Amino acid sequence: MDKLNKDGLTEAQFLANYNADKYKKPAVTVDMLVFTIGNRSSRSIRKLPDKKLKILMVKRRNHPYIDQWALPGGFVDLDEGLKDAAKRELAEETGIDVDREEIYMEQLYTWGDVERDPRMRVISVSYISLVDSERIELCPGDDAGEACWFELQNRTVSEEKKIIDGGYILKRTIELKLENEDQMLSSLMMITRTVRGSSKKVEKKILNSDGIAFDHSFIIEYGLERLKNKIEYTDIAFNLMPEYFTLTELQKVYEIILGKKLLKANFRRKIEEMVIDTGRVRKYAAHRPAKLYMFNPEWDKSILE
Amino acid sequence: MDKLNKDGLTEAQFLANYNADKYKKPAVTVDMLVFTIGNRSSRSIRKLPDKKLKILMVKRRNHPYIDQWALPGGFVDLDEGLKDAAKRELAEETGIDVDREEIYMEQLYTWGDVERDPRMRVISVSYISLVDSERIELCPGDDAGEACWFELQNRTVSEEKKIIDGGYILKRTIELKLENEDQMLSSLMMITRTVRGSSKKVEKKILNSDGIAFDHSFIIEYGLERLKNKIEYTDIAFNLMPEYFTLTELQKVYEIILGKKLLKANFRRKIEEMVIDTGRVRKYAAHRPAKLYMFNPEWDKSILE
DNA sequence: TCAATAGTGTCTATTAGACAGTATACC
DNA sequence: GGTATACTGTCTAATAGACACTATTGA
Repeated sequence: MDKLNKDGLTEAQFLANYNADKYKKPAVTVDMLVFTIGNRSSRSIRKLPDKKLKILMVKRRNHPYIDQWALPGGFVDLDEGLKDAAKRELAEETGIDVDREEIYMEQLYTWGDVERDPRMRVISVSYISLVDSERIELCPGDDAGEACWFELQNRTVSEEKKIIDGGYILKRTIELKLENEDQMLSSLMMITRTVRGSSKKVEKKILNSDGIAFDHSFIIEYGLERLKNKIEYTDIAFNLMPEYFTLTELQKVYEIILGKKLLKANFRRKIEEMVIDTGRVRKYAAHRPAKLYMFNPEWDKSILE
Repeated sequence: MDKLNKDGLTEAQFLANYNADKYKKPAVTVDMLVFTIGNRSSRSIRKLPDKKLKILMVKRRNHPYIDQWALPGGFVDLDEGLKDAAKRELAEETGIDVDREEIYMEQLYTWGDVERDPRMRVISVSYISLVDSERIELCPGDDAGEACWFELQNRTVSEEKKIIDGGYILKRTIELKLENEDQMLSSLMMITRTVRGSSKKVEKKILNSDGIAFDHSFIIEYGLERLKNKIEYTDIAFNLMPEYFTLTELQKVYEIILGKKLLKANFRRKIEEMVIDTGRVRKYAAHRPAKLYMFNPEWDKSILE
């Protein structure tokens, strides 16, 4: 175990002499996508409240993108793990404590385009979190000016498919809208997918960004896509729910994320094994009370992260 | 558009004065998992060649982990994208040119444990590539000593599930084996999954590593898992195939990655729409010739990366 | 009574799994 | 003919989608 390298050094000697600053390094940040399902004010006493998918954004107080809105996040310290950094930044900027609240968190993607930050080269590792907004109180710290929930919507504005030799080019324009009582942010993105034979290329471009800092609209869009995918075959949706919930409430959450209506009977069949009947009921208003369920921790599919 | 920050600076002034070296930065590397399906020497003239899943490793020529094997990869330059860095390092260390060969490449995960590199804090962005080994010639450059394919196998050695209050703890021990003509590397890992109510935690530990550098056995294991998942619902498997192939060859690839036998009739039904009959046949030996197919570029499911 | 939601039964279409059979090369 | 692989047909089970029906509350 005392091998020498080509300079005749043992490992201990090598490490003692190692100059960590030999090369210039990029900065590393973490960004957090925090999704929740929020209530919209109810239209009638008899109807159930209207629900919306929301995302947490923080107002930038300095250049670049001053006064625009960004995902909570910041620089990674040398002595903290990536996930820990994301938790710390979230706590600093919004007051949300991932560990105390036992909040779901998953790595999303790492963004490393050379020009994504005008200050310097910045590589950003993004994470997704899902929270039950009822349980979370926002109390933005000094670090960021404000932290706010924004109602989130994305839609395909246009799509064009051109057939080329041995494949095709697909151009899709996607509009992202973030909205709350007094703000409305938006972004237009174009995703170009080139398929020729077995080779594929995806290119993304921001055509227009109104109030959303950096390349964060890409990150949000990507996170939405991931959410849409994973809700179909995992139990992540339950992280958006309170401990006890009705099946109709759960179905609403699925519908909002998937962006389409589901049939009640089929939905119930599908999630049957993921929930446990608690025996209790919730009385909303002038209609039949709904049974309250909770997540079934026995339900499981994989050991994957 | 000439907003001032709290110090009274415009964006241009702020950027001109920005000190990118205010904080210490972690180093950022990329690591490449290059998978292929390789031939094993055939046992009999009449039988089809035996196929194996292989991964590309590079021998370390310096501390730390000198003389052990690592994934191809290295430090990211300030002026190159993450994917570009991965391509460059792969080319330098193994001679494989991702762009020229139109090789499939996908971001896997970003590893950022504080202690994962004894030299300094290193964050590593990992990528998966799938190649047809017939088309690839290895010619390792100066950067790394040797680049070699290793036959890859992973198996669950033991599994233990303990029921706890409101959930369970699952401990799984996984053995990873990398083998070629003159080397045999291995690693024992333990994955502990704690589920309590709706909160889940995963912890990974390397119990024993023989010849595999850094935390690369985690990365390999994670990549294998991803491969196994994605082969079921995407077309990635075709990246492991030559342009023309028989359905039996394709099925073998699926079987190797999934680690189980498939029924021929069902397999063919499943991949029917992903392939095109070329009209040509391949004559192997003393049995019925097989039709040659190619990938159908029309087949598609999503626009996701 | 009825508006509004909660909850169930069942038919059908699609997909996945199992298995048995036929076809075709060359030794 | 025999061996080894190529390819097909069909039965069955499981899953997903559609729709119609019944149940229960308080205004």
